[in-house]
Amino acid sequence: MARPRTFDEDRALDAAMRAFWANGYEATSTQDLCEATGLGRSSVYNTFSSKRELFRRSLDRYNELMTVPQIALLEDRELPPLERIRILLARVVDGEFENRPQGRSIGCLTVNTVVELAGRDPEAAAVLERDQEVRLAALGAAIGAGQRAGEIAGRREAGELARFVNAVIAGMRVAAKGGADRAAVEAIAATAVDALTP
Amino acid sequence: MARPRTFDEDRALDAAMRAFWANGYEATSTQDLCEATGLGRSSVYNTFSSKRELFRRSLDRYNELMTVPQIALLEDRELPPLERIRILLARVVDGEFENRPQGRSIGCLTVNTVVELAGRDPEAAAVLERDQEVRLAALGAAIGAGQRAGEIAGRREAGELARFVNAVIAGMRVAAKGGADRAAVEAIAATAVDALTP
DNA sequence: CTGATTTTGAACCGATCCATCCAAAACTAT
DNA sequence: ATAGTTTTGGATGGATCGGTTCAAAATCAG
Repeated sequence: MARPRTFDEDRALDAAMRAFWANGYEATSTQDLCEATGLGRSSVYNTFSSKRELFRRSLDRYNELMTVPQIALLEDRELPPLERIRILLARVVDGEFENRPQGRSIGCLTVNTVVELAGRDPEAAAVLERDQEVRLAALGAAIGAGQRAGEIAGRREAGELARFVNAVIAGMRVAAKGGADRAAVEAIAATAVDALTP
Repeated sequence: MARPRTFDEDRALDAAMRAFWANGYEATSTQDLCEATGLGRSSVYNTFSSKRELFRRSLDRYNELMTVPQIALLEDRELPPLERIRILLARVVDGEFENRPQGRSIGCLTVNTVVELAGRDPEAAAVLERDQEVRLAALGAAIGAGQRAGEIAGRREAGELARFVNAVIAGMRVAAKGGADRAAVEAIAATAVDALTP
């Protein structure tokens, strides 16, 4: 066979993802990616083809790391549905207030990318839309279950409330990135939970 | 005296603002700015000093165009406070669903900039934070008035509810940019209003 | 009409952008 | 040990980046 790689592709992908996450697509240069991953240019291009492709894989990787556990939580039948959503929101808060390299949240790669690229990169938009549908479906299912259990207000359709919760999560992330402190973001989450209770 | 300009500085600024608004700071090149404004490079730099400075002025201009009318609405004592907020949210929806150059919303320059730059440009972050404080104050005042009138739920402080409404607005904008249709965004707004009613 | 002053367009600047190329190094299967 | 294959680092590519310079054009006061 041939010379084996001296690096781990998954670790490199994680490092690249973190770089895109912190600085966005445009502001992350290929040089930045080399430094973040510790690879040379040749290795980066040999492994990931292009900056765009590496970003696409970073998005997928992020979804795998973030959306999958969120879905698992939302489908956890051992918890009352409203409690699942409360925990989901608490995790979002935690996420925004840990790992703050420059004293500020780096937000959420999905939200960041919707804002930066959805309007002019149809491929990225499609990936994001698919991920969002999955999340909305899980949210809607949990909310529907909560409604049937009488634990969540029934005056609006589950799908609408799912959209609402999803939007509040995005709003919390924007607020945190804008400098809001932890108590302020927690209050947003708590108010959203209020809105779901009958 | 000397040769007068053949262009209107305010119109040029508006055009530049729109370019930044649609594509973000990094993705808007000085060449793009020349084409958007119709000016030559010399005129742009002679008038606005640098891309950064032009962006700063674009941010100010945007706040002037958007925040000022919103504040005026929130302080309109001829309307019941909750109605002011309902109208505010309706205007946000309208804003997201008109002027869609590529069939998608270009969002809100403030939200876009928080996401793109707040983490690594302290000057931009300061401008955004100041604008947000003004908006939160006006929102909080309207909500407080609504609470005293018994028209808005009093189980949370006005300031917290203001943060909540502000976050929902950001979430609506992200949702619209992510491809949500008008009914979906309106449902988010309606649910937020529900959360405010006693 | 002249002189002073500013705008304007085009050429130009070094730096950086993303990406490619190539030869040397490294490793494995034979 | 050798042949075959892949990785790797460094040099290099054209394009574009934000920004400057400069002379020609344009205007107004005198």
